[in-house]
Formats: sequence, C-alpha cells, structure tokens
Amino acid sequence: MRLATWNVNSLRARLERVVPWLAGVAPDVVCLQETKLAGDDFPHRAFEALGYDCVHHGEGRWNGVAICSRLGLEDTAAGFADGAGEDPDARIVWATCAGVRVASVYVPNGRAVGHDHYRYKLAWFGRLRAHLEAVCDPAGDVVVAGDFNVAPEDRDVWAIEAFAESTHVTQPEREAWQAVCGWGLVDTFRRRYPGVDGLYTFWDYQAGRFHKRQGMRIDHVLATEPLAARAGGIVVDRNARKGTKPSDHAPLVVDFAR
DNA sequence: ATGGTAGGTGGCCTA
Repeated sequence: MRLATWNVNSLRARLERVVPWLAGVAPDVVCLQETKLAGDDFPHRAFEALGYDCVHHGEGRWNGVAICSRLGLEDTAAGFADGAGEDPDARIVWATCAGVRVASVYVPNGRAVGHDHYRYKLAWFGRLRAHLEAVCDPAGDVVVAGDFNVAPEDRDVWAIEAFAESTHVTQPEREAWQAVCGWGLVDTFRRRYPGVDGLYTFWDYQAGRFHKRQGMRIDHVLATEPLAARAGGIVVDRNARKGTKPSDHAPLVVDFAR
C-alpha cells in the first residue's frame, strides 16, 4: 500500500496540482488536510475519474480533512469517539482501507504560545490519544497521517534559534505529540532516517523559505508497530512544492508491504 | 528596508 499525506492549503485552489500528482505518484491512499471546503463541495468526480473513493469532513472556510482510497473505503467516521463531545472544527476523519485503519488529521496550529488556540491544540492531542485508547488497537494496523503542526526535535526545523517563543517547537507541544506516539505509534520517517537532518515537509510562502531550504518537518505518517515494520520507501515529494501555485506543504509518501 | 506570501472572505482572519 502506497500511502501519502498532503496538506493542500485549499483543495479548490490546488486541484489542478493534485490531479496530475495523483496520476504520477499513484498512491493507493491519500490523506488530505486543509481542503477548506464545505462537505458537499468536495470534488468527488475528479477523484472518481482517477479511481479513488473519498470521505471528506469539511466545514467551509477553514480546516477540512479527507481520505481518498483506490483500495476501498469502509467504516468511515468523523471527529473523536472519546465521549467528550463534538470538536467544533473539522480536523480528523477515519476510514478502513484494505484492512488498515487510517486517520487523516489536521492538528490545530496553536497561533501563539499561551493563546486560547494553543491550549486547544494541546487538548486536541489529548483527545486524539483518548480516541486511540477507546477504539483502536496498537497491535492492529493503524496509521495516523497528517499535519501535526509539531516539529518533534530541534533538528526538525531549519534553525531552532529562529523559533524562540514560537509554537510548533515548545516542550508541551512535543510532549503532547509524544503522548500520542506513546499509545503505540511509530514516526515512520524518523525510524527510517535516524540520522537525516534538513528534510522538511513545510516551508513558509514568505521570504523564499523553500528556495533557501528553510523548512519544518511537521507532517507525519505515524503507524502502529506491526504496520511500521512493513514500511519500505519513504519520500518527501519536494517537486510538489515547486512550480506554479504550490501548497506550502509537500506530500509525504510511505510504501507499506502487504 | 524590521518587510515578505497565499488562501479564504468580504472590507480582516488564518497560516
């Protein structure tokens, strides 16, 4: 199974980049974030033409997550099953694809340390962990893929000095991310490339960050141990960040042996 | 020169 995650920063604005990318890379399952579409506005036809069935959880202006699969799409669900009420934002959607339980997640950005949205971000990680405990099995095949808005280590940003007082790198965010991993999920990229620095998945549009190679590794494919053990090739598709009207994120692609 | 880009929406907010 070739699985990819990509924060497209508006699927409406990005469809003309996403369609040829799907045809070229040919992932079996794609987790999308920041569709910025209402539920009914998802371009199902464009994906069906490429052989993908999709589940979309969207609200309109912001957020919005989807899973597209050409290996089937069963038991779809939106939001959390932690018994703590509905998340006001459309940030997580679930589906089972060829026996693998898949989540596409868009973790809150946080905006600023100490901001209400920062507390919401930390709480959101807690809800994700609670959901996993409630309805998932770490001994099964589970993958949680998406934009986590956390750089797990200092070496996952281009220069830690540039992130003083910033979100994405604070200890509480990293601990919240580690608590999710601690349920039984492996950071597949870091396991495969334990010594690699300077490979990122996001580059700010401003200040020519991409061309200066000044990015952050904040998009992750987390997999339970049995699934992570079957991870083969792992690639950040930097080509998708180049050219006309790119997203500010590049896709992360992971091949899992069956 | 203390900025800058992009996407949404609607006359600013989010990233």
